[in-house]
Amino acid sequence: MNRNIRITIIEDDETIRNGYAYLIDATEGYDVVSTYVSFDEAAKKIAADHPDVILLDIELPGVNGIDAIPKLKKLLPQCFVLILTVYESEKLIFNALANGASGYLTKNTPSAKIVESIKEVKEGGGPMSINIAKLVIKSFQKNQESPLSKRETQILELIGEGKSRSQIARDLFIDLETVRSHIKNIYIKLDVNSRADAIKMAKQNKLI
Amino acid sequence: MNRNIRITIIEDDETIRNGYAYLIDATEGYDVVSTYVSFDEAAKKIAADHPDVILLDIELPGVNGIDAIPKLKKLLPQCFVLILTVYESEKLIFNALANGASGYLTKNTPSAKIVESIKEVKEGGGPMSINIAKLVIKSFQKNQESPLSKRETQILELIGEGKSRSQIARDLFIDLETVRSHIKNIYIKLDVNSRADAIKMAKQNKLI
DNA sequence: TAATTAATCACCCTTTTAGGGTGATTTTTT
DNA sequence: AAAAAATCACCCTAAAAGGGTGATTAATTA
Repeated sequence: MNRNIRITIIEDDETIRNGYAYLIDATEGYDVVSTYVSFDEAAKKIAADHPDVILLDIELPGVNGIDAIPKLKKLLPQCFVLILTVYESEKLIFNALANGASGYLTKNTPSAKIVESIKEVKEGGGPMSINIAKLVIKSFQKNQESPLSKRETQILELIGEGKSRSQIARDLFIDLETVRSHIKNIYIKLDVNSRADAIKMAKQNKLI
Repeated sequence: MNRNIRITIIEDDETIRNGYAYLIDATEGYDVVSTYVSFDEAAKKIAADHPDVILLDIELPGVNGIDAIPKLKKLLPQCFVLILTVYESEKLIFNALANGASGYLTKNTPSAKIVESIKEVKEGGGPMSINIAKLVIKSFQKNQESPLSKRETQILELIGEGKSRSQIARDLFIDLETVRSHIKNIYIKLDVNSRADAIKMAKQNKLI
């Protein structure tokens, strides 16, 4: 039989912390095994709590939530970290995920949804608030009205992979001079004059 | 007052197509305005349907769903495309999103959830099945046990941006020779001997 | 504390690459 | 028919890349 899901909450606001703790602990199948007000507090004892899921706030005193993630994952490699915050900035989201967070919920999420997300993350899912999902999806979407032609985009992608002109020529079965010609046109269209600037421009405008 | 959400379904399997059409159309606030068996079929008439949301299958006869997305967006720039498919391959998901899809659901999604997702996408959300969300989140996560040091990772990132040794040296306020030294160590650790191979390795192993 | 790793810099060397200029030809697409 | 895209050619110079073989000084970890 499945044992209860063990949860630790790291959140500095007492009201929110106790509110979530009460709500989640009251739910069948969920145990809130510990709560902490900061990462520094948590670091000392959390390993002994062996939680399955950590609910982590971002705006914490001392070490912030984002930086806490890799440290927590080091202490508890099997544990899932679920971010629960008011922030919806793209940078924070991507940094949190890059650092090993398994999900990202905003605090306006209904508590039933939070409880559900804890289970999802435990079962290997990746819960996100819909507004977060929107940002994530947007980050994948390329600019549909690129000034570059197909071939130019293709070549710019290869430049983004660090390939030289001659490598690109070999990859595309075209002449080195043709590649040069395309790159020149790319530079004119993007108004740049180096690979680095072209890549920067391309990423800014989501051309690649 | 809000008018009903207009939906078009493009799906080649008759049973599935009619099933979804019936289910969604029966829901208060949702109108299925048209259904098509392929993009080629749809292309002729879909503009006149002016749907708000298109439910799109990937495995279609003729033009596949992925390639159909940009064409549909061109015909109906304001319209949202929601992918509904059995495929869960990373490549397909990312290509679909890159091509302009606003959400990605797998066909095992309960119909109530599909109906809800249509509304979400209409309201600017980004619905995803939880298994899809997991893949998407995983794609953001970096390898926590990189063989590279912090500085090496930092330099590899700049190489990934197409920067030259001297540019990197300027960016980091260190000597050109120090950059060289780091790059040499990166090459040794990754067992490569060119920028392109280093970037490839780094991306494969999610080091950057 | 001793040993290892990380980060810094130096100078040897050759080949490749990048970027600018200025063309042309042939497909495609509009 | 005109415009855009894709192809190739040859001029040029400076910069960059990659390999080798060192050393010194922090940090960090065993």
